Amino acid sequence: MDYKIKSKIWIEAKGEILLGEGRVRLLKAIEETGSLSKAARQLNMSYKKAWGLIDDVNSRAEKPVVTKNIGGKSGGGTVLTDYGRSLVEVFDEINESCWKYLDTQIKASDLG
Amino acid sequence: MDYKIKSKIWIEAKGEILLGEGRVRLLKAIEETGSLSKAARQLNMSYKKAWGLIDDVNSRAEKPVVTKNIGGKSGGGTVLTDYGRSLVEVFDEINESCWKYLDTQIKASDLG
DNA sequence: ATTCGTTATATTTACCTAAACATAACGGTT
DNA sequence: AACCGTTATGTTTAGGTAAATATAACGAAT
Repeated sequence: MDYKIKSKIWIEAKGEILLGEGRVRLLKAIEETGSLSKAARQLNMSYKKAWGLIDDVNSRAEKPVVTKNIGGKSGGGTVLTDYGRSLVEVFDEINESCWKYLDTQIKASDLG
Repeated sequence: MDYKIKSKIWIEAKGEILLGEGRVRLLKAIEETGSLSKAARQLNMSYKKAWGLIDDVNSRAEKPVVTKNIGGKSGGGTVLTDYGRSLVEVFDEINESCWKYLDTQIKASDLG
């Protein structure tokens, strides 16, 4: 049999999405580039969309996930907080462990 | 903390989706009603959409998931095969166990 | 042959969301 | 004061997907 089991996970706060795959990718790009606009370009995403996502994440999380700076020599920038980094890390860990878990489950089933 | 972790799982065959939440709901409604059109109505779904989903599932699965009858006294009907029922059962079991697993994972993390 | 509720399929319409475009505000540097 | 790349936000356009509509085919029963 070559059935495969797939999954998507996300974290909710107050019933609204806080963090999913796409937002995590964006946060990682921000960490890499130090800029929201650069991160958006890197992911082929419009700045407006990226901004909306990050604004959402930041306002929904219990503590700030990124800190932003407007203006200045380099125009400004956006960087992850320690808390933001820990969120990304936890998400990745749980996500990967979920995949592995599901693999064992389908192998143990009739379909495996 | 009241972060909650959510998930969706699906089964793929040859890289294409075979079975997800919506298709499973539809299969259950078919089992209950004995008819694709009745199942669609019950789920507030257009017949066309329901037909497309089931056609997809049936053609992608290794063995038939439903059997259809056109015409006849009652106009015909659609019923699940034993294989179809086992698919639904496995999906539900793995899905529920996945939720439980994720709960333990987030509780064990920094966010729990 | 007619009827009836079903499966099967094409076509057109409506909608909603994402993309594109435009513009303002910011503030260190020069 | 002018500049620059960034953050911030509104408005318009486009595209893709779901919904609505329409119609044909089927076959047992009457």
